[in-house]
Amino acid sequence: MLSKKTRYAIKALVVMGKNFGNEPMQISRIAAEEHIPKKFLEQILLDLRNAGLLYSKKGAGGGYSLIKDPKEIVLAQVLRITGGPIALLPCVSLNFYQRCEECMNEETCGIRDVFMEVRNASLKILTETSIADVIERENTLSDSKTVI
Amino acid sequence: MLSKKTRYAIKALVVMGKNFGNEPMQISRIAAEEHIPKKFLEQILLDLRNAGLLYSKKGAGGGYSLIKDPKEIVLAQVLRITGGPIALLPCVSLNFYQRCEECMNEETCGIRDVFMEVRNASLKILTETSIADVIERENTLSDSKTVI
DNA sequence: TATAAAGTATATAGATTTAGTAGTCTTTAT
DNA sequence: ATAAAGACTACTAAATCTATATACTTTATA
Repeated sequence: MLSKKTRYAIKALVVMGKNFGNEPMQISRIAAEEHIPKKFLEQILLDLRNAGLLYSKKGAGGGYSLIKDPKEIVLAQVLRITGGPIALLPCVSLNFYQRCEECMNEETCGIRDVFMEVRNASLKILTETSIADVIERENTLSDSKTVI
Repeated sequence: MLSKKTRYAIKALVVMGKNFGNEPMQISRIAAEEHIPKKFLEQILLDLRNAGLLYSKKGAGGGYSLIKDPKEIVLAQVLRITGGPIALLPCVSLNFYQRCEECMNEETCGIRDVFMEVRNASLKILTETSIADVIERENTLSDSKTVI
């Protein structure tokens, strides 16, 4: 399961994605709109900023905005920044690899082999889906709900 | 990430799968072979037994064995029994569904839509892969390592 | 039939992680 | 000068996970 941190991060990026091109958004506004604890969101946005995803402006009239086009920000990257694991086993993770202590031979481990496949399948979707795609899906879903 | 509980469960089932058709195996033997804390494994095997995957025999000469053919036991089922989540979001889980508190409209949520896709991809592999398949993969990997 | 081997069941402790809060500092517009 | 806003660090509370402990039941067999 993704942590709340990761979920909040994606939510915030989607909101800022919708706002792309306009004035920066204040943390408090995002927090209120998305029902995210403000202080928690503060930390998360800081991480996203330090990872190069966000531009921030201090002082009165300041706030956050995307530094890149929403099309360029891919979910896999967000998960990695916020520490949300993509792989289901540490021995299969590309960015957070760790050997399984109990495992005798990693190279011939059948379990590992299966979960590498699972990781590849998930990763494919997550690297192909951008914040812009998420917004587009939202629009498509809303439209299909509103029957004309 | 899968919990150790889930990992140990799969490992134990694979060992018992290799032993399928023979005498039941003692917990202590499985624990020793797979480097799993015995008392912890005890609880796990009990869960697998109560879920109908294992046959157990008490008393001297007792132990555990698979109640079904290893081909019939699929990884998705094991994850579910041991509480290992397949979905990355609770609102997308088939067996452990929970509404996302911060979410305003689940039906039009683009994030949810993406992670449903991820779940479907993972689930497909995990319902198509049995304990027997894991064992077979192990053999294939071992063979390809041993160059003749 | 006593004993040891083995599973059953529940409780609990310890460690780790997650989620959230608090407080102080820095920058900037007005 | 002041207020608005982000930056940074520290801390706490709760939840979860991993593991251990203890007591009980069943069964083979000497």
